[in-house]
Order: sequence, then structure tokens, then C-alpha cells
Amino acid sequence: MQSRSTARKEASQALVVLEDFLPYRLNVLASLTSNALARIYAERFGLTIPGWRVIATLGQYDVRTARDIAAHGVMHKSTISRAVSSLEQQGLIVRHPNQDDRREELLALTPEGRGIYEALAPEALAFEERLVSILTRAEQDMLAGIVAKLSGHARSLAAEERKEA
Amino acid sequence: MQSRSTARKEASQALVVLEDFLPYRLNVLASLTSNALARIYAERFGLTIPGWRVIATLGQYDVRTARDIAAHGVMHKSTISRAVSSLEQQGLIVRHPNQDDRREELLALTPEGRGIYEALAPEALAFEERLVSILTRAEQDMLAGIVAKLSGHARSLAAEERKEA
DNA sequence: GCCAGTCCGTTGCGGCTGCAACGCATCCGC
DNA sequence: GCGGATGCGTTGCAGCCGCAACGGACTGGC
Repeated sequence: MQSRSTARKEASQALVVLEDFLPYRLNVLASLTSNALARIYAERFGLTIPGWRVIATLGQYDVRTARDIAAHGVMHKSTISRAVSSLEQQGLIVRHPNQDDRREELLALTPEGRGIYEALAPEALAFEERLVSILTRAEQDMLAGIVAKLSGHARSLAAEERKEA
Repeated sequence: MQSRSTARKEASQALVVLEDFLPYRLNVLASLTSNALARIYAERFGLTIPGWRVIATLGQYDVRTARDIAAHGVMHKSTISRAVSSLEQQGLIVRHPNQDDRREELLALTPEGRGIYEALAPEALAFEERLVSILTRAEQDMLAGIVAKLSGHARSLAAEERKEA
């Protein structure tokens, strides 16, 4: 990160300028977008973020286990477990034990669940579209690549640290 | 966002590919970096993320009120309030009422607090450095600009929505 | 001056989250 | 095939967060 100079330094020694610190800025940006989206999920569809993620994953892959969904994102299996039972109660998904391996349960959308998915997906895409609309197409592509690179790298850094500990 | 094609589509209709959905990816990336950093704060310095942010802000600006710190980031005033009392108990910051306006309290680092700031700041910067080291310098600059643009835009989108509601 | 409105920071509460322990099922080496 | 190791999903627990209500402090219009 360059350009550590945008903020006025009033302190004797500003060693880190928070506004220029990438992890901080990523978090701010992520929570801004997340909150705005969560608002849509909650107000119009009564969904939580984990709930939406489960539905989105099932909408995309038809049938998955809870474990797949957890591994797919960065969510704990307990989070998934609770989201799944809530969605089941709402009649949006069904689960039936895998007969080949009865430890795991296969999850799928009900027609109602798919209905919500089909209503919600365009809204989510529209939001994304509005969000990136201030970027040029080149910047959008650039961003996608950079985020992918960073995520991969962050994952391996985290793995390293976990090994050390 | 382009390139909606990296994931195999197994479902009948994959309306949203979660892996390519920007808000989702931003969140994943942000939590990866956040978790790795939180580990450093916690293990070596006994700090929480809000705690670190308060210290970083005070390290940068010397003296601020809780409200300033909250506005500065995307943190609730209750979060700040709790972080502040915890840090005070640990002897890392002091607060004294503003005599001109006794509703607010001015916060500042103690010598111990500044010591932690000075020890932690280089670690945080080193982490950031490791993180962005897979990017070219051009990409790093690009990213900084894009994140700034997106954050500003997201903020105004959120403000719009809040006005509508 | 006074009272309503606003602002700062605190706190009780409800909900969510991650962790760790658990029950149950499967797998593997003998 | 038996017993320990591993894996899937659930749940109790403790901590954290945001919300909303509050107390104390200021401000502005009358």
C-alpha cells in the first residue's frame, strides 16, 4: 500500500494511518456492503446473511451437505447448522439423510425456497451492479482479479500461522 | 463484475454464482485478513479488534473523543464505550472530561498504551506488507484507489437507503 | 431564565457467533 | 469383525454486538 499521506498527522508519531491500512479499509468496505445487503435480505425476505448464503449455495448447486456449504464459504459448521434448522422451519429447504452415509444430510431447496432464491438473486445482482457502477469496466475486472489473488494469499498466510501455533 | 464462469454450474439455474459475487468475496477476504490480524492482537497483546482500533486512532491523533473514534470507523458508540472502559482498566488509556463540554470525554494513550501502539504498529504494517506482496506495485496502487472509490460509493448508497426507509 | 430538543456516553437486553464437547456413524488396521 | 480414530452435525456456553432507552449536559427559541 502506497500513499500513506492522505491524512493529516496531528500526533507526534503516527506509525499507522488507519485510513490507509488495507485490512482496516477492507473491513469497512465489507461491512458497508454487507449491511446494505443484509437490509434487503431481512426486510423483504426475512433472511439472515447465513440464511441467504445457504439458499444461494443450494440455488447454485441443487443439493449439498452442510459441510460443503461451510467449506465453500468462511462459515462455521455451527452457523450453518442453525441457519439450516431455521430455514427448514420456514419451509424453504428440506433435508434427508444420505442413505450411503448416514452421518451427513443432503439439503435442497423447496419450491418456496427456490421462489425466494429466484426473487432475491436479481436484487442481489442489481445491488452489486449499482455498487460497481462507479468503476470503469477495466477497474471492475482488475478488482476481481486482485481480490481473487489476495484471498488465495490470505488463505495460505492463515494456514501458515495455524501451523506455527 | 465480469467473468461469471469460473464455477461449474451443476444446478438447473444458477442465477448468482456466489464465488463471483463481489459483496460475498469482499466479506470473505475481509474476514480472512481480520481473523489473522485479530490473532496477533489477541495472542501477543491481549487486545480485541475494537481495542486495537481505539489505540490506533489515539496513536495517530493523540487526543480524541469516543464519538470521533466511532465516526472515524464503522463502529457503534456502544462498542467504543466498552472497548474504552476495558482499555482504561488495563491502564492503556486515560480519559478526562472536557471542561468546555462535560458531556464528552477526551481520550489519550498512557505511556503503556503508547508502548503497545509502538510495538503493534510495525507488526500490523508487516502483516499488510506480507498480504499485498503478491500484488505488483501497480496493482497495489490500483487497489487502494478502487477500494476508496467503492467505500465512498457504498457509503452514499447506504445513506440513500436509510433516507428511503 | 426556562423548557423542549438534541447530543454524549452508558447499559440492559436479545440475538448471533465461535468454541468445545458430544452423539452418532463410518472407516481402517489388526 | 472389533476397537480406536476420524468425520458429520448439534448444542450448551460464554463473549460480543447492535439496538434502544436512559441519565446527565448543552442549546436555542420564547
